[in-house]
Amino acid sequence: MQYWIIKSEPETYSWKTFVKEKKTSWTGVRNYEACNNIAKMRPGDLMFFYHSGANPCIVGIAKVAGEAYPDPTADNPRWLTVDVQVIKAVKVPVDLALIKAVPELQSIKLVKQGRLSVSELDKRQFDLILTLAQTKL
DNA sequence: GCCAACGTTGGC
DNA sequence: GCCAACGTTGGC
Repeated sequence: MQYWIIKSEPETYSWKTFVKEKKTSWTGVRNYEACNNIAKMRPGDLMFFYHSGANPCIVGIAKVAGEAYPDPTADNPRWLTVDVQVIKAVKVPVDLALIKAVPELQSIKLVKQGRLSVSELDKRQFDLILTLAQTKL
């Protein structure tokens, strides 16, 4: 089991839209490192859904719903996409400021490499964020 | 709106 | 293959 953070600007694709659709294909990743992460995803992996922009915070939990496959919106088949499915919203959104304030989370890519759209967490970090979100799976 | 961080492009 | 210039992202 692996853990991830995927992010989106709410103006582009919001958590609200995701909840309405229940499942979506995470297309449009055009960054090598992010794409590598998608390639490593396995069905059942868990992830946080993060909103960038005016109010940057983690808003929900989702899971990987299948294997990665070539992104049909890309002109090169090396770019991958994966299907992700809503699990639930977090009880309390976790602000980026709060994440940055927690020593155990200061090393995560979300903080260190803000522009990476798909990043990895270990179980400890995932559980810690769940706690901050006052949410149980 | 500004700026830092990072990726990409293109000249050499 | 290096590096400067430029574009994009995203926090503040």
